[in-house]
Amino acid sequence: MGLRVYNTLSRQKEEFVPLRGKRVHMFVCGLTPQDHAHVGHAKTYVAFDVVAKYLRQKGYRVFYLQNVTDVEDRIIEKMAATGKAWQDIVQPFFREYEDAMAALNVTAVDVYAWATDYMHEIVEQIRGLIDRGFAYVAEDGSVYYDTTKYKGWGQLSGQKVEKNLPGARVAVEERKRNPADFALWKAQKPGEPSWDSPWGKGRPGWHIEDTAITIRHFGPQYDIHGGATELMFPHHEAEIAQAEAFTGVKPFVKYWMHGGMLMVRGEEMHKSLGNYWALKDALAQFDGEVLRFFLVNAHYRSPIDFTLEGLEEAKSAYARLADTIANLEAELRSAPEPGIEDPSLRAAAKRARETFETAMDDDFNTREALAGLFDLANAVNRSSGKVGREALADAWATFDASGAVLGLWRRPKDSGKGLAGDLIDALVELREDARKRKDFATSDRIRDVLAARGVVLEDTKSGVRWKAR
RNA sequence: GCCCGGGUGACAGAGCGGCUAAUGUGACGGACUGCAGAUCCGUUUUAAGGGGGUUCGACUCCCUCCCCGGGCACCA
Repeated sequence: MGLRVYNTLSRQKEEFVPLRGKRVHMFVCGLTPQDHAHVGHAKTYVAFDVVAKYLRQKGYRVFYLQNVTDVEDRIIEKMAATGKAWQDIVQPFFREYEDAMAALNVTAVDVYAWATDYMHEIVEQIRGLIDRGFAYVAEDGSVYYDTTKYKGWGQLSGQKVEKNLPGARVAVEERKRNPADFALWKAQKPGEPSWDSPWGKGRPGWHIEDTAITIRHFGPQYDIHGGATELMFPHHEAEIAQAEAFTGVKPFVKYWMHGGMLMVRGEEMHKSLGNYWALKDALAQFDGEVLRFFLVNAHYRSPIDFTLEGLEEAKSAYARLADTIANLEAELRSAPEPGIEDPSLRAAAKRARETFETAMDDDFNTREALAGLFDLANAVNRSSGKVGREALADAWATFDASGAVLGLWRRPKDSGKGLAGDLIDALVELREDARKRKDFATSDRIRDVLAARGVVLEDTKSGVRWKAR
């Protein structure tokens, strides 16, 4: 059984067959660094990070490209409000985003493509669309795509132009011939950043940068386009219209993948609703691995409700796996070389590997994959102290391989080395002495003192174990 | 109005036309422990929004109604 991917274009799971053998070209709609990155961004980028990592583990050579929108209405609004240059607004937010992605172990992106580095391609595409009769120039020098000229409009989202309510959320611009038309080029208004074009000074519309970027890197066709569902219409629809009209090659993208929205207490997250979670604030409260686990513990197409209770639950669940693996590593170091073979642990590891692959092959079902790993954790804990090295190593390798894809339990645990580790060890020794004397007042006090500093002691049959945090 | 998703235990959330309907969290009880934690065992747990239909058999497929969420033209 091979990999199957849910394709929004066909509304069903399809066998994954890339256009060029083992080579996979993958593009995901990226950030507009006009404000602090939020937890919704984390959901999308973690999801596609897992997709890229799983494809690579399966032997595909993935080129993962993401755009960065550095010219856009909201950036221009901030320029007016703060008097800053657009670069000075965009750069700090992007650096903050990079830090957050590092904390979340989002590492699969090969190239971040900045829109303003693609002005030549953008202008050429717009020129081509005008030449082919798909776009028109308005009096003020703006250029619009004429959606009535493109017969595939609505194929991705199932929308029918006639039945939509134009202006339901955003006012329709008066220069358009049809309400459905969208801007390819926006004529400069006073004070706005601008670039030269055959139609006068201006800047690109929202949708054109993505096709400019992907056509330069990938050519007229590529394998996977990802993004959150909210971008399906009109943004992705517009990309298809632009690219297929410009290149004449169909389909522009073979597999369209859309991730579910992140909700906050059952509602869409919005600054105006007062439920906005900046990623840096979430990461100040929760470890990056816990947040990543929280996101990966749901299917990427499902919406997730972001709540403190949900995060706390994820923290407990993640600790179960992370602790099991840490204990497994400790046991592996002390386990007898020949050891006792345990067929049941071997079988459990094999089952977890099979479940992992079957689940991930089924449209990247990380939730199901994790269920298999919880089963393995249970088997590991049950066999604790009774199994030899080989079976333990087998279980460990299973966690290691799946963790590489999910991006979890990758962080090296505190090695216990260094001054702090030595001091903790010394305190643990003192406590053991006190316990031997049955001086539990002292031993409990040492435990409390360490606990107050985030060091948890656990008495086990094989001695005292401690862990930070 | 139109286009998409979704409704499963106390909560979160999977799979499957038939098997004890996963997994996690919580709560409670037991084992272990000086106590605690971690872990294990057990209980909560004979959980599928309403109504029709197809089928030998429906949580799963179809229709319909209700409810929730997203999109409808510059939102990851």
